Amino acid sequence: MMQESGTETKSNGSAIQNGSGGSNHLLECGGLREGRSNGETPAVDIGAADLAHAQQQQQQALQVARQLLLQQQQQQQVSGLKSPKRNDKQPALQVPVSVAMMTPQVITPQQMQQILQQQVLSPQQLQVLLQQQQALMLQQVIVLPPPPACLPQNPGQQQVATQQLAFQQQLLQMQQLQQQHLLSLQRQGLLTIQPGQPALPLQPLAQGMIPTELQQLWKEVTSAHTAEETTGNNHSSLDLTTTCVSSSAPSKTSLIMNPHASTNGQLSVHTPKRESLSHEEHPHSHPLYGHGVCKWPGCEAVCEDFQSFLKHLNSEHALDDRSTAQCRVQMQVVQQLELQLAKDKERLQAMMTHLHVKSTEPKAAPQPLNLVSSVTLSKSASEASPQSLPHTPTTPTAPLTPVTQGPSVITTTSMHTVGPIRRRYSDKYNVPISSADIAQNQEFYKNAEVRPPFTYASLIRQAILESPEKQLTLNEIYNWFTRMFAYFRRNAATWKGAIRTNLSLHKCFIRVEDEFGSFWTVDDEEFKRGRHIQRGRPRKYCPDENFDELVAHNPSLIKNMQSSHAYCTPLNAALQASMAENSIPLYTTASMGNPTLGNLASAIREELNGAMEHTNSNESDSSPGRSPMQAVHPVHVKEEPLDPEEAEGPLSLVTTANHSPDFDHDRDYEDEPVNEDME
DNA sequence: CCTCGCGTAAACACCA
DNA sequence: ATGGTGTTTACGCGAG
Repeated sequence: MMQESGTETKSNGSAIQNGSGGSNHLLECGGLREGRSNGETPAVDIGAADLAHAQQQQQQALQVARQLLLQQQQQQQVSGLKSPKRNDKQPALQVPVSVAMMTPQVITPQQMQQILQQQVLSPQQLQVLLQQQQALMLQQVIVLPPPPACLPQNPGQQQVATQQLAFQQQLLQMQQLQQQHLLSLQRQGLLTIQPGQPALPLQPLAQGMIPTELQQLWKEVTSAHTAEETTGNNHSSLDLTTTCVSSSAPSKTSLIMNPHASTNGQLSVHTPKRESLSHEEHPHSHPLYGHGVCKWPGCEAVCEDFQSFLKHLNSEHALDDRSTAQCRVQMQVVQQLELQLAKDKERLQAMMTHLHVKSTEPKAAPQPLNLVSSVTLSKSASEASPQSLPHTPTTPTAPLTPVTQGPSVITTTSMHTVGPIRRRYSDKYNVPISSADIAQNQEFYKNAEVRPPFTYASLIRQAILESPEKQLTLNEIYNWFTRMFAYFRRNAATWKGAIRTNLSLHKCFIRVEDEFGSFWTVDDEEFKRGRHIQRGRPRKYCPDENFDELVAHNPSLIKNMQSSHAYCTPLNAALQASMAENSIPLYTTASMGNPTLGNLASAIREELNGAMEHTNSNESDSSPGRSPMQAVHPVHVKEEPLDPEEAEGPLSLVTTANHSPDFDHDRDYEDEPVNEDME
């Protein structure tokens, strides 16, 4: 019964979380490869499994390497350095756009070799490059069809084994080369690591660095020249490889890192993408120039204007040993920051995971929608419609992640305590919750008995808008509530009554009747206004009084049609806007989805005509068959005093203006020009 | 302190 | 008579 409706097929529930937008691209790009290497080699030879495992690690190393190189390129670029043969335009990459955005630049083998030949590589760089090469070879091996290892007589196995042997030999060579390099560096006193230490030596090296140490390091590195030559085993597939594997978090985080997160201008982390954009859009902005000061690490030279800055940049920070060394240091600094960020991200993730596991229903484990910190979550990633979700501090809309008595969800946007504490949107206007809001928390609220931090009106609206035809009966609204929120599976009388109250009270909810009964639609524009139905004079409810007499003396209690044109038009527009807002392409217009709604305008016009004939009619609109159109589509629109902006046109004659004086006390009627108060 | 929005409860009417 | 639906009001609470 509760699960009857099949309209809930939101797919963005968990796809968004964790910023795993790249996972799809991983499928597109490297998924084939990985699927073959991982998924379809069950219990095969250990070598292949190890390769696959090693591949993951190498991919990470690859990423670090790429970032290092990107940083260097970037620094070179902004420093006026020019790689001898560096292409201004990167070769066209056949990668998904989003991936390309995450990895705006890809190091070509030529570039790699150039960088290597520049002899300014740090041991870390060399190491990661070597690892990159290794990873490349791993990729090549893994790309090969997985050998059915359990078959001893497989003719292809021998070939694969030979290749693996050759590969391992190459690996060995590279490791030796790497170690030689590290040893040479050690001899120069630039590196203090154990020869066999596999991890990047950067971390212990760069940890706790202070500016003075950096300065010292600059001095040291400028005198350190190591003539390392790579074997030059370039591979044409490098571009693709490096691009395809780059979808993990560190890259993303580093790319989105706040450029202003610098300490006294010494550190500046820029995403290549952003930078290129800023360069294109703001020709006079420069990452190394700000507030009239050169931001080259350790420089801080005052430059009057941008031109002088450029001169200064070209003269003082030209391509020389000092500059390149400073680039190196800068890279190390950046990498250290990235490591730190990765650590903190990991810690954050663990914290959130831990807190989330405590949800009432472990199976649900609804990932905290926006758990991905605002730092890492790209706003562009399938963000909700902008109009529906102004993520302003004043409107704690979104995840509105409730933290309650039991289960809890945390977002970076807000950490609220909902539970008994009510949360609401802006008092000024309703901020509609987008489908993404609920959808992202859908699993959570479905299983956790947490009161959703949305108002009833918002939820009702959402329910209606989610429905295929943008209309729901009351019972369907009930069902939506119970289906979507575990919280509303209890105390039905309470919240059902609240729903009914809200439906009646809010202007935005329009009851429409047809021959089969009545259903509710929503006027989204009206919803955003957040107004309530304005009743007649404030009436003290006295059960002892004769209600009928009250009705007789309070015509506002009597529903009638009004403001048809002014009302139905925005209604349809609002419905369409709502649908566009909710990205529901299946139902382009309300009239298409719902013939009744499509006829709403004409029906109301007819109704208006009828009403004009009975200007003073005080009969209830519930009386059927007042007009032929009404008989077909008896549309009941809640009465509302005309607002000035809505009262344009001849429709105002529906309401006659003579209301009782005590309306003046009601703020809602200050601007209301008319309100019918007959007899 | 006041106002306002919201949730809740309740009374009541209407209808099937 | 009963239950569902719809309307209206009162009141408390929290936020601004």
